[in-house]
Amino acid sequence: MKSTVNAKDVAKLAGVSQSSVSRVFFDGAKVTEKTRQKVLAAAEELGYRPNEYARSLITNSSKIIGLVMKGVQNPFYPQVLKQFTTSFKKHGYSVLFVHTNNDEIQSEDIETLLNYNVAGVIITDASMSMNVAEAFQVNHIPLVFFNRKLTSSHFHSVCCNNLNASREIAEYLAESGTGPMVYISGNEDTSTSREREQGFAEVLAQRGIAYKKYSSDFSYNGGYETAQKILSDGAVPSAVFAANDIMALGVMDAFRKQGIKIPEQVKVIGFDNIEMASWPAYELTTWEQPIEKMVDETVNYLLGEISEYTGQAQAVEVEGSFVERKTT
Amino acid sequence: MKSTVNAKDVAKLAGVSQSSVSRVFFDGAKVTEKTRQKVLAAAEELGYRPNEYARSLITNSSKIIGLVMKGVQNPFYPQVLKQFTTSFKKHGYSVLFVHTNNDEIQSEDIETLLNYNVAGVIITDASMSMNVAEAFQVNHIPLVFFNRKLTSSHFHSVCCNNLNASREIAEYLAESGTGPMVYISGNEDTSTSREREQGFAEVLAQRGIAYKKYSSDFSYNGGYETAQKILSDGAVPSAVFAANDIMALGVMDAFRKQGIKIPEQVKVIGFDNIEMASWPAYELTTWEQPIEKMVDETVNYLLGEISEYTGQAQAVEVEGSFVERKTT
DNA sequence: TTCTATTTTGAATACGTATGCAAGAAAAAG
DNA sequence: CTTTTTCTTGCATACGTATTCAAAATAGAA
Repeated sequence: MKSTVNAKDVAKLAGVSQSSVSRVFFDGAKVTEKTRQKVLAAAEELGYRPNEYARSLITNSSKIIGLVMKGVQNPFYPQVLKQFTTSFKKHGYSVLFVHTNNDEIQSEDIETLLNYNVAGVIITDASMSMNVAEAFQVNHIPLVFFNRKLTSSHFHSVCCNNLNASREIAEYLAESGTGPMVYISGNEDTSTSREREQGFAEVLAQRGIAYKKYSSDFSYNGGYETAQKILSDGAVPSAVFAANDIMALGVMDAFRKQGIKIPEQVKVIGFDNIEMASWPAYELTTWEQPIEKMVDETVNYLLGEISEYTGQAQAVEVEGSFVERKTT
Repeated sequence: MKSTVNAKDVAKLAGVSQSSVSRVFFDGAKVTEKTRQKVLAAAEELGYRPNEYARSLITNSSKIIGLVMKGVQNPFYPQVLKQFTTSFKKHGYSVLFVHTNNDEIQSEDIETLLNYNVAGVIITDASMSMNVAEAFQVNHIPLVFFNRKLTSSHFHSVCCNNLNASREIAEYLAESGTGPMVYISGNEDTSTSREREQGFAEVLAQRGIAYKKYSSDFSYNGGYETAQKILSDGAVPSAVFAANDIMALGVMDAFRKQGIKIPEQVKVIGFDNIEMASWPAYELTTWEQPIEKMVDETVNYLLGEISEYTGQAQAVEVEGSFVERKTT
């Protein structure tokens, strides 16, 4: 016995046609103020609410944004999720949350998004094969890679300016020491990981400073274990730049466990500026990703493409900022 | 130009009726193996996918679960979110994520859930006024409070057995010391906070041990500031029991900043067993909430009520377990 | 007031699917 | 082979809304 009060019921009570009821609840349709009042009164009395499914069926569009996410362990992403949902809510859109375990999005998940004919898709963290991404293009569903880029850049992406960021980080480190350094990458196939290394490497090469690269996985444990490996490999580096904060925290804990002083013996820098980076236990120097700006950029692009599909794609880069704390 | 291949197209290609196509894709309908193959082949060729909105419209039901969440800052909840989405995915349901800022859920958010005629609703963290909750009952939409209880228990809830847990914690602490202790509550109006205090207080009273209660807000900063207040109030307590882990971490950092040794001078215990509790920087003794069991319990209840609505509500309690680390 | 231009309304239809019903096909029984 | 029973299929309809088109109402001009 679901409450099944529909537009026709309201129409009858208000003494108008179903069409008029529809027009009252559809933004951008013309109705006299008088009928609007009558309809709203009747709707209120009956507790009427337009059926979203009937709407989507007839308009062949939806008010749902698909948000695909992998790394909920990394506090950066819940933050992103929160921003997106609140921002989209303001614009009348709801968020269908899709969690994927694998790096590459499952076709099963894509099916879901297509079944619901989502108005737009955001992919954070995870990656996606070309032909799958094309399925969205074919259906004119706008798609944004958030904090990731696909190698072939036929797709829209919104990232922090990783190159600039890692250059600045390298220059900052180079000023206070020239000993060999370490870069800890996340999963190697991610654009963020590559770009952050690239800028870092560039500057260090210019300055004639050596660095060694360790491969990890963007997780706390990954950082922790990598730090252990660094130590067992030989001398303590002058600085460690981890591709994200949560790895940096792992690195710090591992170093400290061995009695190594930060920043006296080794400087540590992360990336993201997650909340925990500011905790007294860590006070991590890092690079702040401007989540709000990135989210705004993404939302605006999606809303634009939703209202009029152009298919134009661009790699948007937002500037972040250096946050100096006590690990450097 | 959305790909608008529908059941009729498939039917034509397969040489059957639209009804047969529908039957093939509708679980529980009878079709000959021969026609099933014909239909599947045609569907594959055309890239057919049933329109979820048309389905929901005709069946007056949906495959969407509404998940309402407030505290994405607390790592416990992203974990919960992940478990729910993966579990529901297995059962063919998708998750509509709703983020609410206020403690009490906005009627605006409820509207969203009702508009999408969600199959079920899960409310974590946040609270909800009675008459709003009743809106779901009226519409026969099953509702679960996860890790929360409403005072009037006409509603289903799934929690960890907070009373037993806090009793055990109190007994554990009582065995190794009888000095005055501290309980740090989260937001006072939450059932979790109250229950955890209740069990704790009960046992300490039996043993004749005093404790003082501080009121906080389930956040890291809240824990940090409360610890500062504790210190400025006088002597260091023999133990601090924080109503969740993230506050406990804040407490630890604040104590350490003042040079207070944990556990030598003061023991600290949290609740939840979030990932960070096991990090070497903290090694927090805590109580593990069995997320998986709690999620399973919730999912099973919801699926049951979805297939056949009974409206029966119950306060389900799942047993957790003590996790001893190095802060006690 | 009368005629024209404009705006608002209602009737009818379409969206893509599930399902009751009757007819047809197949299987089982005789 | 005929009759009865069971299964499968197709036809037609309904779900609740947006939208086209013509009719009606209103506003504006003369």
